[in-house]
Amino acid sequence: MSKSLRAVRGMNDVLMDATPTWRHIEESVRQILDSYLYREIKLPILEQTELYRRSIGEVTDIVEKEMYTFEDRNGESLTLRPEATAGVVRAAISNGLVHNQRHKVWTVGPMFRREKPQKGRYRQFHQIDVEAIGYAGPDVDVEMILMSARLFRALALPSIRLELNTLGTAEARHRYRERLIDYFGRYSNDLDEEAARRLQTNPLRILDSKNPALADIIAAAPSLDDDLDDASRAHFDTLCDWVSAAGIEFTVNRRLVRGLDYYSRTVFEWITDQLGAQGAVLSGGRYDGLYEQLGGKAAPAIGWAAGVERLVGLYEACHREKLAFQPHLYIVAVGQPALREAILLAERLRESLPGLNIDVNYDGGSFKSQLKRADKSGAPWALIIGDSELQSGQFGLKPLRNDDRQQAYDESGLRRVLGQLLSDAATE
RNA sequence: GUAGGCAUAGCUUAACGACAAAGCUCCACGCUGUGACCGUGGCUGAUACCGGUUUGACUCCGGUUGCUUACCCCA
Repeated sequence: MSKSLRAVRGMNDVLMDATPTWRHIEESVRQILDSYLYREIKLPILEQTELYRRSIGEVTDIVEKEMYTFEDRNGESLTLRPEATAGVVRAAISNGLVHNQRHKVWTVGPMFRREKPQKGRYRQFHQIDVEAIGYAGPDVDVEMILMSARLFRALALPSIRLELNTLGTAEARHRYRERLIDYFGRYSNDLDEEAARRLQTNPLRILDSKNPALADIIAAAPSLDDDLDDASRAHFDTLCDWVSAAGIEFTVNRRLVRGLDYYSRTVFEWITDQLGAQGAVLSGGRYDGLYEQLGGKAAPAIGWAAGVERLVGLYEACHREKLAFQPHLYIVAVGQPALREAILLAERLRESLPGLNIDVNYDGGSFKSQLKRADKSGAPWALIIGDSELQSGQFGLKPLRNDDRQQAYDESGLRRVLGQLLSDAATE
């Protein structure tokens, strides 16, 4: 095996066995987002580095040490997108979508962060990203949460829970930040290295620390509640009330902060314990100040992102049966003239029955070995073409899931039976 | 960046310091025409790499690389 040819660390090949699950998830997402009238957009995976520095925040882990940044041939600094929201905001500003307009959009694709790979965390990973631009909420906040709950229901993923919090306005957060610096500063001798560094840069992040030695100090830390403005409080109360009314269970987690600096007011996170240490499957929040911060017209907005690899992992953890891509019909052709007819017949069937997936055996071999392959293909039916079928024009259709022998149909009979099969499969 | 575990055939795993094995997959055959189960046969490896100890190393020791899990952070 060649040593020089291998995939880049943390960047995975998603092979044939896995793609049916990916497709199922993507199709479920598409269907649900359609039902809420969110429109798909497609954005570049490269942006100017400046965009991420200004949106995510200079002192976040992402910007400090995780971005794939390089110089273009003309000297411009470019970065592979580490998340989607900044790109959506940039696109909305670039295309004038925030001038007396509101938009609900979504996009999906690869993101890149140079972290140490582990279960559920890769250097190239995929996110589904949904954004409501120009909506002040809290009604749309509720909608965001309900649609994500709907997604988990559609995919039958029960082992997941919702946490909510509010971060208040930027001003409230600023006041709170000052109080935290004051509070944690009094314990500066007890803080670990990480916390001490964050004390100056991003004290809210200290609340995220899992160091048991700090647990008591963190537990007694001041709460954002005291700095919360009335409008944010009302916003959050309505949100909680409406989400409850919709029958969605959640817990309020005052420590839920999110790792990107642009969030304000609503933040939420769907968490599972099925994926090792990487529990966050889908999370999001409101970012009312970001448009202005990036030089656009001020616009309230909220969004969420889901990790596709994590959804896939959770799906596999929750479902015993593996999804597979199988043909509806497998054609067994004995002999060269039969193969010719098989190819032509398959074309006619695909033409008249869109959605019918037909596998034709091109490998030759004895009748028996072909039938074996037909069985292994997973197809419910085998179509048998040999000399006698060519002469009679009657094709042999054999069920593969029981011992029944083949039945003879002419081509129109075949179309009828296969059409029935297709509609049965669709209602399953 | 820090720490642990792992590395043998396409896959999963055996082999006390002395023959490199098995199962699965794949292919063929079992009277060119009724499959799955079954039977018989076949294909497949510098035991990750480099060095050391030893009469002898897949096995012990050192290093390298890779993978993986966890800390951290996050989707």
